[in-house]
Amino acid sequence: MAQNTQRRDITRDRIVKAAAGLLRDQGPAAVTTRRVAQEAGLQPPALYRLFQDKDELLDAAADHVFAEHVAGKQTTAPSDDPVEDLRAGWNTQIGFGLANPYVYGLLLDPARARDTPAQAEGVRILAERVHRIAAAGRLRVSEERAVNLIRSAGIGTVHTLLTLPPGQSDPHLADAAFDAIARAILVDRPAVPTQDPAAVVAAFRTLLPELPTLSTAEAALLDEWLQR
Amino acid sequence: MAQNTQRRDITRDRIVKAAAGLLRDQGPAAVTTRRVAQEAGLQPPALYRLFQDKDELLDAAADHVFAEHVAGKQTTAPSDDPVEDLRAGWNTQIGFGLANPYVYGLLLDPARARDTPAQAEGVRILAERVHRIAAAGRLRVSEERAVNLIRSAGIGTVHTLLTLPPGQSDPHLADAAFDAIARAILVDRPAVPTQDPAAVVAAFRTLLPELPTLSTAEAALLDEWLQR
DNA sequence: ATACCGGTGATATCAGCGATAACATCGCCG
DNA sequence: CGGCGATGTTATCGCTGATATCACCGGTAT
Repeated sequence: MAQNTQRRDITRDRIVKAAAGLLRDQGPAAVTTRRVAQEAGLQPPALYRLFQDKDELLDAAADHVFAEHVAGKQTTAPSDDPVEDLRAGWNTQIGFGLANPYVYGLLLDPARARDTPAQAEGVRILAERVHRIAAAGRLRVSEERAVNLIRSAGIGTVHTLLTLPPGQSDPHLADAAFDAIARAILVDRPAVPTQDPAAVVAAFRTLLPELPTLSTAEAALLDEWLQR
Repeated sequence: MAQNTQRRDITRDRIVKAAAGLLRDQGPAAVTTRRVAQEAGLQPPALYRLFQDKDELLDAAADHVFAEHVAGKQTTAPSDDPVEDLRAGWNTQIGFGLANPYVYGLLLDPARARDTPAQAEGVRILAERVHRIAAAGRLRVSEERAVNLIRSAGIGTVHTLLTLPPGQSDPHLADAAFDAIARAILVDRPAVPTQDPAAVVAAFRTLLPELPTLSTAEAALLDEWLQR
């Protein structure tokens, strides 16, 4: 009996890995019952002994890819600065999304809103990090809202970076988004210096076209400089 | 010839409306070539005379639904407070996402990242609103970054609200997200006065030597310009 | 007026998909 | 050893998107 479940789990794992490989490399459309079965070395109907339907298989595959990523996050020990830990987690999360667009696309689909184990684990890790910040007395909003804001911002940022990367993508958008969220959920102490040079530059750049003393060519060149 | 194109557009519109209705009410899975053709009163292969493939039809359907929403946004005249206009646009956008989860799910898919006309128009409206804020001297970051941040936050917020609405959803999450973004992209007050461009130029010029992104030669040239 | 012809639509059909039923086989447990 | 549930295979279904081929209709040129 114990050997039965073991065998069952082994073939199930083989199937999931085959499906995960197809999903990661070629997208969800490539994950067909026939191809997965071929890569796993059995006939298509056998999949239905282990999974209710193809959606369950696809969820398991996406969860498998995501789980490997989540496992890597746990290893990094918490530092003495909980906010820096949060930022580190943010960056790895953004990196995962950009590196695995297909998997992220699956997790993005609202119709496919199952909370798989790895996803729940990821949320748990995030909640724990937020809790440590709250324990340090540096949280301005409820932990629940902070978690929701961070998740929303992360998903939206990854989506934006994945969507418009022909070249006009903002390489520091992820940092800017994190700073925005941090400013919103943290108490002001270590925030940004109030005298923000960026604000002055932005204001200057806005009124640039209206300056009478500059030719349009000069203004255009200047605008290009300031875009940096 | 003109009548030909007219006729073509009429049947195309009929097909798109049928597909949009199915998409809005029953989701993308219900949008099959056979059902759309039946509702539009023709045979499935006829669709391929007007659309390259089913993806193009689905895009047109989603765009049709989204276009109706965008059309409603344009009618509202701009008020005297550009930030309030931005907030109003934010709220309608969130509302659309929550009211049309299927369409939003399609627009969410990174693999389906075509920028349809209605979507481009929506971005244009947002960019215009951001520009008015910038013109009022209340923007702290570049207009491009502000637009990207707002779009990211909106998408992420809608996704979060759509994903975890069993009852633990935060009804004020959308407001909190907007406040976070507003705090991040707006100056605390209309700090830099619009009335006095000279003051802005002066402030900018003072700050010029410390800008890291400009070479000393560029800064010198710029300084010379600004001396006028 | 008539013959033509590009564009619109219908018919028939294809390959691939997810899924199920019915049959074969393997391996444990009594 | 005999039985029986679990595992896997074969055959097949209905549905999907898509294409080739033919019929027709209306404007154009002769």
